[in-house]
Amino acid sequence: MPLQQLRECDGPIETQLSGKGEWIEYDKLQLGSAYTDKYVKGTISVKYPSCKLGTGEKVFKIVLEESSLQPPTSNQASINTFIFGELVGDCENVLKQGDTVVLTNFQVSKSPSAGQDGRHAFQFELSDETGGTVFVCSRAENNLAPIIRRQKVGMKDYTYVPLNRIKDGALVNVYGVVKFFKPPYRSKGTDYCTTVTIVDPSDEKLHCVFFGGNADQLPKIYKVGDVVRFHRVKIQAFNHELQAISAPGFSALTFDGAQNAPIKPRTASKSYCFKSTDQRMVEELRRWANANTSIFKSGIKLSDVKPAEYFDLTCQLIAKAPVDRSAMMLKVWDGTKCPHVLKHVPVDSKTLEGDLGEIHRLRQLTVDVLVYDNHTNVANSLKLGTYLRICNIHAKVTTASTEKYNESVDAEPGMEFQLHGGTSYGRGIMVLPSDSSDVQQLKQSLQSDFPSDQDSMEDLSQLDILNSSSELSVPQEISSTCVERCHEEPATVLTAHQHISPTSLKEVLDRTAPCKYRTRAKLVNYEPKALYQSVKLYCSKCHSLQEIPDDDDIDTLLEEAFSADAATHSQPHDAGWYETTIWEQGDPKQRQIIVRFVKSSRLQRFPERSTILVEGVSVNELYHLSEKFGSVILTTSRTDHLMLNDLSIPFLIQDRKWHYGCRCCSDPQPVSVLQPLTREDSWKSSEIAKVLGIQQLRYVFVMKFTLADGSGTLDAFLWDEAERFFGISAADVVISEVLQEKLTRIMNTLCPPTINPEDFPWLECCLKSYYVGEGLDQKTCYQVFDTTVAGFDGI
DNA sequence: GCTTAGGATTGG
Repeated sequence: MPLQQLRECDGPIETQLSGKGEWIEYDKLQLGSAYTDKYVKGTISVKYPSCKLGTGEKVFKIVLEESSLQPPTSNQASINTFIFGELVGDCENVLKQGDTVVLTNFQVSKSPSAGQDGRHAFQFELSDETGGTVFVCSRAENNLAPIIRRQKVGMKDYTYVPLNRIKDGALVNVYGVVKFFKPPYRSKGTDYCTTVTIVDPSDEKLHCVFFGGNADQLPKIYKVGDVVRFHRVKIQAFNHELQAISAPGFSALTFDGAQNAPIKPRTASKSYCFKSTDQRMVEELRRWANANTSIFKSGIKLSDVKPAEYFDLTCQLIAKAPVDRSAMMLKVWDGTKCPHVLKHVPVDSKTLEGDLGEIHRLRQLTVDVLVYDNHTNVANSLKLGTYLRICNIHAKVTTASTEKYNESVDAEPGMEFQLHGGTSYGRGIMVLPSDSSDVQQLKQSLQSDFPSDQDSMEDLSQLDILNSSSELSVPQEISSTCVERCHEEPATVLTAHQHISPTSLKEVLDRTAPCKYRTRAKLVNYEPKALYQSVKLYCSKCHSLQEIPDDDDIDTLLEEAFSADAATHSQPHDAGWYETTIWEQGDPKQRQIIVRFVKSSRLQRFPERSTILVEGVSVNELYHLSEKFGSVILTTSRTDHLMLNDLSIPFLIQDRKWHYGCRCCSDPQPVSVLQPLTREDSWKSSEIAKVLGIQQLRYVFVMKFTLADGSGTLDAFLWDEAERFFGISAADVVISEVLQEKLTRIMNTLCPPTINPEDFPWLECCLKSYYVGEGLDQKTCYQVFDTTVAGFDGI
């Protein structure tokens, strides 16, 4: 109970604290004493923003004045108080200036800042690890005697009944480990329903039936072994057994059952109470369940499915189609290959939902799951690309004699995946959020089959070395399938090598790298689909590639930087080469923006072209400032020198372009090194970066094209010549909606969002092949070069 | 308006 709120209705503080020990005044404190049987009181006079220590632990500082109930008895009436760890989260939101607090189980140490701040020679330190507790009552309102006002309801203590002590008719709170569950499904009444069986170390189990107006209100259980906490379940007898049903006010928390997973509750409740005792309970249940192997089912991948078994599959949805009135086909994959002969489910291509390029590309790895009856409704509402857990799939053996779908009789018995109707055995389809641990694992498995952009970059960084020596190949005979369709106007054209005859993709695939070819193919798929993800930041020194930081992330980093600054910085002052101004920013938190105007002869004539150094700004303010001022450099004064921030934040915004530095290859210098530049007329970003010791990151396009020409399919990267290919600068497209639209139009032309391959235009492309990796891991990659889109000039 | 489901031996 690390943070507790005292209530008006419960009487005076002193009475409420009986049993917490004896009150001790600030001037009676001694170093080295154990304060487990004493409490101190105080009114919060100053509250600082919380910040993180180097260890990642949070710390929160407040200053306490000896409570107004007792007049100060010495000049040491003001004392610094530091709250550490988990307790910070609770306290920083609830505690306010003026609140009266009582601390128990605190530690007393020497205050290193007593000489400067004139406060008490000692300070309080509290952590819930050592049992530190903060009792809070809010500010007295115009009363000499403090009124202890109730601030927030729901801070009461919950008791949890072990499952072997549950009695018929009781309304209880319970903890348990999931032994069996049905994914929430629509009941025949008005509600969604789920049934859950939980067990606990008392070796008893409890069957639970829960109803909720929507599936979200039901416990977010993803698998057997999850730890759950249920509040307000009613116990009743059914079939000579006790069962729990959801009572009014029912709420559930669910935790991943893995012992090393973060203890992060999944819940629909907007507010819930979770204390260190809860933390310990979850840890204990995890330990117990993990030692008790009978609780866990091991996850099964497609590669280890055995004929005739029933299993739960964690997968991604690639395509779907209705089969008949009672069945739907879901095409899914989990990154592994099922070794059995699978019956192909024929569907009408008109009603098939899915990207044909993707379906084709993944054809070796996807499986068709037939879902029946009640599951077709759920299947219908699923979005493509969603991560799913399909529970209790039947790997049904189809014998050789089954001449289904008029297929020729196959000597080898095959398999068909079916999800039978009903909810028996927990049958059902669950959508898993992409941040769940199982989806994180799944994504890794999916990516290992198809390299992520990060992997591609490792490939790409070797490009120049690998293929510089190869000459264009001798033209190969082009496949007839291609020749027949080559009369249309291509959507891309070559910028050189037009005299070379095209090679079929099959030929390209068959020949050894490195080599260069002219090809004619269709773009059946490309990645990333979200075009803003196709621009990345590239370091030409270490060849690393990274995403452009998100505005929200930058905002958080700026806020953290500001909090850290606020705790330490001294009064800003002018320097010879800049003038300092402080802007007070009111909402939502009191904040100071420090702006340093760099002096130059141009300052007076062109304020909009001048350079400013800023600190304490938000992302929004940065956008505004960068529209007014030519160059905005982000600084921090946490140390004695004015420095740049962490390089996850742009170091410079110039002409609306955000410039980033490489965290590995930069050696940031104090900002004062810019002083000599004030003599120069204009400040180029490259010059600023060089002087500041920053290895600048370059905006680049990185895309993967899946090309097909009827003879074969291959993936080719488009990157270092991508700007020429599109006729668009990667740095400009980030800040220009017009260019973003142009890029979208180009991609929609090259790879139309339709499923009819006849509508796809032909692309004339130069391709280079090259090797990546070593030994057995060596593979061939392809890159587009000397090619540009046709007919998009001036759009 | 106050039910619904109540783990379960499992087709197409």
